[in-house]
Amino acid sequence: MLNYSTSEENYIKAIFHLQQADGTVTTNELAAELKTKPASVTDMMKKLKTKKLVHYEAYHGFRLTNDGRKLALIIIRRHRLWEFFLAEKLKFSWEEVHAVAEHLEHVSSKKLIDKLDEFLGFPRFDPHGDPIPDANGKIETSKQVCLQDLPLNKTATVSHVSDQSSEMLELLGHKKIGIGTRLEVKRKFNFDNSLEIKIRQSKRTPSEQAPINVSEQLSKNIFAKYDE
Amino acid sequence: MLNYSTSEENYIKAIFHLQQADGTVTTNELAAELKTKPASVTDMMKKLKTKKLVHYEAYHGFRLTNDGRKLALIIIRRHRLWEFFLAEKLKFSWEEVHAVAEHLEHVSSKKLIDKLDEFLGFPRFDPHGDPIPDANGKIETSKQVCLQDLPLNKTATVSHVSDQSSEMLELLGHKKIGIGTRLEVKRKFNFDNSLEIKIRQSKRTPSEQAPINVSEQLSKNIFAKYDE
DNA sequence: AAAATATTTTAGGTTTGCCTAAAAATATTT
DNA sequence: AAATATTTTTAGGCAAACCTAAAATATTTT
Repeated sequence: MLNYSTSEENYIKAIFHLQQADGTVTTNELAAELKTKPASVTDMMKKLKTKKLVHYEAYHGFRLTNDGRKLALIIIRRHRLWEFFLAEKLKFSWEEVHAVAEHLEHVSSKKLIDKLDEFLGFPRFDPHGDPIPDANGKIETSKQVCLQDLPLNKTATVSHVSDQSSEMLELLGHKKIGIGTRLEVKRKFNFDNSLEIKIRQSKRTPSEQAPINVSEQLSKNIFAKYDE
Repeated sequence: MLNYSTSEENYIKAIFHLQQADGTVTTNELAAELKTKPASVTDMMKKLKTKKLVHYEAYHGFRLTNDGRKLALIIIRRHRLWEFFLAEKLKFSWEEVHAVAEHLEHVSSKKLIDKLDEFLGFPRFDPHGDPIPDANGKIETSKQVCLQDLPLNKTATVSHVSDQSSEMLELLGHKKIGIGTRLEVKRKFNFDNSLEIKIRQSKRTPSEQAPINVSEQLSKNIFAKYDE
């Protein structure tokens, strides 16, 4: 397998994430995501096209080829395994792991990553609740749904939080919501799209929980998966 | 603390190692060590001089400043801790750790390295027997001596092997010599400078060991420290 | 559908780190 | 100490990855 620069890898990863939502990705979107300028994106897209990692026609956006997708999954696998390592073994906090993993993910030894995976006991989710692709690039797909989209009275488990500002974490901490929290949406108020949710303690609950109110802004940043 | 490029870090590390032996380092030496061209070395020396990491006057070689030395020790610390991690936790073999650590050493989070150090139990030597600088840059100095220079009948512990070609490792394996082996030089033959050594089993030895012959070439690549 | 606006690409420039070839400085021989 | 050889530096270029400003294309509004 060929070797790619840190920059190329960052582009591939960003396109992967953006096209989850969009289908095809635009120059401006990608420039914003990578905090770079549109002209730089165009430069790189030409390069990635000659390397057959993206489909790209001038003025018509781009999406990953099969090879591009494979590469993205390799990088995401590295990133999430390092995040797991940092949190689990080195006791980094949830918020700290991402920045360090951004650097570690570009060390490209396959053997390193596979041995790390084994050392960690083949974890299936990173500390943010995102699934870790396996050595063949297979990734758990059970789709996450934003709290806004959960049907009423269906219990689900919080699996992802997009915004990770300290303000957000403060609020989540206060409401006692985190990755793995099981909850149900009880009511939805159309006036401001706020939700009333109930947290389901995993162990038997000593006292019944009071319902919690979640604003639209907050709910849009919390994702959950349906329980089986 | 400032941030340095991978290239700058590699130069600093190489100068550190070369000046252990030489005192001051020359352009050609460094170019050979880094597999680059003398002209590139001159370019970089100018840059490192403006960053106050090396003392450098055109045509007169260079050596690290205090800041350069500090930086070198940080990089060596990273490198050796990762080597220890790879060997001890991920079960990489002795020969494999170096190449991977060459990449990991450039991830520059101080917190990462200090937490890794703690996770590993503050190891004092890497898998090659080289000492690991502590978080303050202190490094064990108890000087290593090449087998040729060991006095007769003084037991010492093998602490370093310079050449790590597969041929060398094959020979060492055969003679059952490795890092940590305790031994004594019994005789020295002036004709070809070969040595007759005796290996001291650490546990009680079932049968007395036969003395082993070591050629001059081999002995020059094996370093040991006197036992206390 | 033409005009106005927004997006994307091109053209040309910068920095980093490398290169080759030629010039300058130093070291070694004779 | 002059001639020769070696080492080091300078000069000028190249590729990667970024940038700004201007031109080309697409989209939206009127």
